[in-house]
Amino acid sequence: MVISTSRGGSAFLLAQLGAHAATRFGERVAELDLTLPQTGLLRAVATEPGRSQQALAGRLGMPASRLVALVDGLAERGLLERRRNPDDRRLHALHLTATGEEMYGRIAEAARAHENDLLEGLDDAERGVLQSLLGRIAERQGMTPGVHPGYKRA
Amino acid sequence: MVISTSRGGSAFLLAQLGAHAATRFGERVAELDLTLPQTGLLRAVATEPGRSQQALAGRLGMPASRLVALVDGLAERGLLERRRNPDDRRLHALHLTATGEEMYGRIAEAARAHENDLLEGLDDAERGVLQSLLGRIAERQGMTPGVHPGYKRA
DNA sequence: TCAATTCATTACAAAACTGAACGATTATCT
DNA sequence: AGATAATCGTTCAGTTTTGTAATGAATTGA
Repeated sequence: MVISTSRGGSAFLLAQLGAHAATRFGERVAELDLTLPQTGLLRAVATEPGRSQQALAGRLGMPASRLVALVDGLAERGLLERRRNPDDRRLHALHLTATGEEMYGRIAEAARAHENDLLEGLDDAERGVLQSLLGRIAERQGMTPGVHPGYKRA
Repeated sequence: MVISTSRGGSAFLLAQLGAHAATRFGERVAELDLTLPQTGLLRAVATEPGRSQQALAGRLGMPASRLVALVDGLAERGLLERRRNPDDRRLHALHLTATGEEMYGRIAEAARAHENDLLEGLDDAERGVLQSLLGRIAERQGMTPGVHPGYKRA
């Protein structure tokens, strides 16, 4: 019945591998002087520019007070900027700067290298099967695409 | 080339699903009044009884000072106990009590239910394929079987 | 027998997170 | 129009974690 008791079930394996993958990716972006939450924010702003901080906080699942510190750090480094909205001067629309776009390109490259390193040992067909299975689970579990809950912590 | 850009690559999906699985399992053991680190410790003691606290701390990847508080809480509830070793009275060998064994049985049951809930939508053949693929990745990445790094945090 | 090492525990300082409060701006209601 | 309520970003204080170093008991080795 049980295929591999020594390594645990698929659920445990999934959690274990997920934590491992997140840690490894964190090491890669650390070479760009970025933390995991910072990377998640940059990704969110890159895919949906112009959103307010409150909207992003809700989407990333973190309190707005925490997002302020994140934005501060990235804005000081010139990676993203707050733009006042003339229509509603309460909110700050977030956009990537040119430097931020360039940095996002490096992040994407790191993600590709990370993925290739993680899936080493699987051929193309197997990678396709894995992607399909994981995608179906994610959809069934109702997960928000592109948002990593663990990126809430440093 | 890219199969599913909306949900990210397999590595991201893996990290995302892993965090989700860990959170969900945490909710399940919370009904047993257990935190995730406590559950990880109980599992470690159940699979390798009689180890010293220092050995377990190294295995679980947490400082020994942190393990003391964990053991204190579980010992007060009568789930595990410290036994002095006559040969070396410095170290405390950890063992599950009868109550602890019973609790571990409930944890195992929760794990089965959790796994079944997570893999809902996949038939037996697909589950086997997933288990095989994840197991190969875990082995290739040199992961320690049965140890979840994320259980370090509550 | 004395010094050095190991184990468990405690104490302490540093960091992170949360929730509430605050000014500024806008929306709603009469 | 005017007054009140709600929203946005920000700040602040309080609480909770977390890792490092110091302590005491016990063992090992010279």
